[in-house]
Amino acid sequence: MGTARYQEIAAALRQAIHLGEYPIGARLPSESELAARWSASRGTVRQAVALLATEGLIGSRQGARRVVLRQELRHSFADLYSFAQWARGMGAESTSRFLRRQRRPATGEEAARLAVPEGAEILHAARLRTLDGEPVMVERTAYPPWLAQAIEELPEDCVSIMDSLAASDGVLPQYGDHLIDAVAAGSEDARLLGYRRGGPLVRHRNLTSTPTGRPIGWSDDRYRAGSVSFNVSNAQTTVVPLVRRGDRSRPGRGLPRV
Amino acid sequence: MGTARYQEIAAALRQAIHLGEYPIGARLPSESELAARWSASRGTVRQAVALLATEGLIGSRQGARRVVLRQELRHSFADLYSFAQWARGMGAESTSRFLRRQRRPATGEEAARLAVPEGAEILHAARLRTLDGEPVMVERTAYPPWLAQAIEELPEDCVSIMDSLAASDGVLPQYGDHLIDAVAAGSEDARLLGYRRGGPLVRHRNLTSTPTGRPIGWSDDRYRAGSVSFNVSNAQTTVVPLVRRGDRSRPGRGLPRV
DNA sequence: AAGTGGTCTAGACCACTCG
DNA sequence: GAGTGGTCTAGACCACTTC
Repeated sequence: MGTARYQEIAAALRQAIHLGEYPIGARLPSESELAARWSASRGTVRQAVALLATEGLIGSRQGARRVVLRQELRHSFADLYSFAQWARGMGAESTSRFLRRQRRPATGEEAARLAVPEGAEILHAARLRTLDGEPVMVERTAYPPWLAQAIEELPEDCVSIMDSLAASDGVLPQYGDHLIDAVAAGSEDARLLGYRRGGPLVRHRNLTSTPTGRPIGWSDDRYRAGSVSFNVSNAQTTVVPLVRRGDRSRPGRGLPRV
Repeated sequence: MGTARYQEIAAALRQAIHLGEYPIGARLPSESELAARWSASRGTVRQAVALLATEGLIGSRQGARRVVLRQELRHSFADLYSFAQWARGMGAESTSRFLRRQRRPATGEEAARLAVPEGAEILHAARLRTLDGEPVMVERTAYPPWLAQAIEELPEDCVSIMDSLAASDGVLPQYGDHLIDAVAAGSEDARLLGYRRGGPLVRHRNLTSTPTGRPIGWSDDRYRAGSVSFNVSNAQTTVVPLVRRGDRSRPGRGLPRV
């Protein structure tokens, strides 16, 4: 399977920005120039630059050339699926150990997140995870009934549950929904992480789903403060004008039911 | 500035999903069916559904119809530009008070973020912000020299600096780059927030830029734990700009690579 | 085998920026 | 006024899912 044309163009632009060929604040070539240079249509070029825009590397406004906003590359968001992959990406050694695996009725929140009836028997697992020998994260995950047995059969030191599920069960994580905040370390957190009780932890709650939208797991990951940070870029698509102007309605178009 | 066709379609689909017409797990109509229903081309329909995909509402795989992943609407990340706007969106009353406004040389990090020479005179401001009368956030911001005077002239209880800059100086925030983690409350944080010293705070560091990519401010916002959480969705095929980074260099040296 | 989304083309008109 | 991005159309072929 070959790489799509727009992805090639995006990769080349990304690289050029990263190497400083287009420094921060510089303007990119116009769409038509890129199209000519790559022998591609304007639509394909637009797919490429849209990719860079969602990565926060470039910004655009109607009528002006695109500008470079950042020049550093960022790891793919796919790393968020897996602590183990993230560790590998940093070149660190990671380990993992199950602390508990218990079947019990789903709480209201777990049932809602996993799309199972309230009280259905889910599998609750807790793991301690280390980076280069240091304990940095406690993970507590609720798995839906259809995955319980597969999780129970994993070895105690399984490094990547997601990789194992993908390899042996064909379960692929494709979608993620993330909630990030801070909490005080509880007594178990503190004991496991060798941390001060009541001290700050980064909490990352995450619902992972398959390509068909079926929930795989709802987890609560807690990191020692300082060991991790989350990064998000955004652009305001519609710039609020200083002087509002009247809308021009578009006559003659119905509003079909969707 | 009329609404684009694809945005109308996206809004209708969003609404239908929110109202449960397409529950979680349901499959959307095909692109060709939507195109026929809306008398639009397939390309326009694809723009609409791409919008919903980046919002995390729907997912897609080649060969299969799109599926609904979530049904709750979510505030846009544009709210991240402004504490005041975020408060309004929640229906809460917010106030703000300047604690300090001082000109001083930029530190290395401030200079790098604001794209000014190291040691250039920036304006450093601290504010305490409340929600429905409760102090919930301490904000410390570095503003570039070209904005220093405008900030100094603002009243002490100015609720939204971003709104003021937009109205009186034509400075519009369009791009944001956000770093989210947790820290322990320092003595000033604790005193201002009426909080336990050393207790967990959500830290939101944020670089805001104009449409031309010019930095407006680099701020460090600290919230009481429990008062705020950050929410992001992603799909593996679509690159979304959220990245988890490790901070592997413990002792204080150098700038964080971004 | 039919249906569907992913990719790509080659046009078109408009709104906006910039010199 | 020329250049540029935003939006839209009407085709096309392919890879993949579904039945």
